[in-house]
Amino acid sequence: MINELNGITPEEEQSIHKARKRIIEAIGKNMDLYGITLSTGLLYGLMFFQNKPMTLDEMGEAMEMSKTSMSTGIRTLMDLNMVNKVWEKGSRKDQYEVERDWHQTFTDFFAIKWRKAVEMNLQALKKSQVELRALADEHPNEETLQSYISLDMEKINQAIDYYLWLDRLIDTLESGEIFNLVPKKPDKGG
Amino acid sequence: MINELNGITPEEEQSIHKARKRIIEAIGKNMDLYGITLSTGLLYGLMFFQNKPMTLDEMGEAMEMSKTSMSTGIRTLMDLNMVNKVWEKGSRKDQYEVERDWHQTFTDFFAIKWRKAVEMNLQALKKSQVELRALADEHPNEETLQSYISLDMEKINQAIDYYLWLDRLIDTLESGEIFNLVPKKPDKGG
DNA sequence: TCGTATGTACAGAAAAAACTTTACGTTGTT
DNA sequence: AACAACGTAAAGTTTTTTCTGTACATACGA
Repeated sequence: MINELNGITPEEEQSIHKARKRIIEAIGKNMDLYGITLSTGLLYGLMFFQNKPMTLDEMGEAMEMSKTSMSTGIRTLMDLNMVNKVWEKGSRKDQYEVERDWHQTFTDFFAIKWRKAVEMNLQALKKSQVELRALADEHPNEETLQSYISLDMEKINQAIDYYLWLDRLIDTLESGEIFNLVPKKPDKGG
Repeated sequence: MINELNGITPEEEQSIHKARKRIIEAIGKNMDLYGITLSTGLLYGLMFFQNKPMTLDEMGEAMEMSKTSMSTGIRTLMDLNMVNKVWEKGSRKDQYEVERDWHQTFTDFFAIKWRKAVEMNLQALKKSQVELRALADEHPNEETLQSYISLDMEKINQAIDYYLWLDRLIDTLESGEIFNLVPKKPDKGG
């Protein structure tokens, strides 16, 4: 573990370290909700408590892992806008720091991952919808076929409605409108 | 693949199968957002197009997988309220069907998984917060220690604020209040 | 009460993912 | 222009996860 805690007693350092570790492990573990592996989650936790940007070498040393792993971990985190690359003058090494605005991180996650899923699913649903509609039109008098298709179509329509709603929810998150609906600071009083 | 499509031509059956398959694969793949494996996602997709509850044996045959795998997959889906067990009279076998209300499925996911993460993280944050506060109180005159602690405390406080917000957002989802804020049916007109 | 069907725990096999080492292309410095 | 440092691609290893087969506990029916 890289140690930037100087000028305090070992016991004090140990106490701080312990307090941090508890948080790092909790956060790291729960980042699987973001599709992030435990190791990368712990890396994120490490960076969270860092007071200045880190290089890949520093991360590797602190995590006791290879620089390559740090590189891939950082890329994962960057793809989710959870860490940012910082341009430090005079250093050839890339420097990274965590995005401190977690509300933003949360909404970005939806804007990135969930949006993509919604789009993919909507596309598949609509394409199949068109195909089934065409199939139904080709055989208007085949009762059995018509009933099968209409069962599937109803399911597809329900799914599309849901994804359109989800798309609007993601709009609300991405635009920040959500913070008008659910304020960052709780409403006072009753 | 279990075939409940009778009374239509093989070509028609093939067309329906193709339309379904596209959707099943899209949905199955994107269910990793729910922490669900591709296989289990495909199982879910299969059940989605089923018009009656399925038994584990039927699933195994349709998926060409062992019944044991179906059992574990179904349990995962049940834990997320994505499928329900149905009590069919006269059959000794358990029967399952997908939850058709996907809005509910979505909000349940947050109420189950995200809520748990929020609680775990808040607990860790608060416990460390207390510890650090105590440490600071023990050594009021150690300037270096105080500055270290106050840096950590600020990060912790920000994190707590975020999780409290997220907790309220999850409240909004779990209670269904979200559907007043972001209606299921889009607002008409401009 | 016994027998049989059913779901799942458990152990092992197969597949997938994570991690490391090595090698290489790129970039910035001398 | 040559060199050195850096980040990452690629290949191989280790670890983890998923999947299967077997065994077992439970519950229902005869």
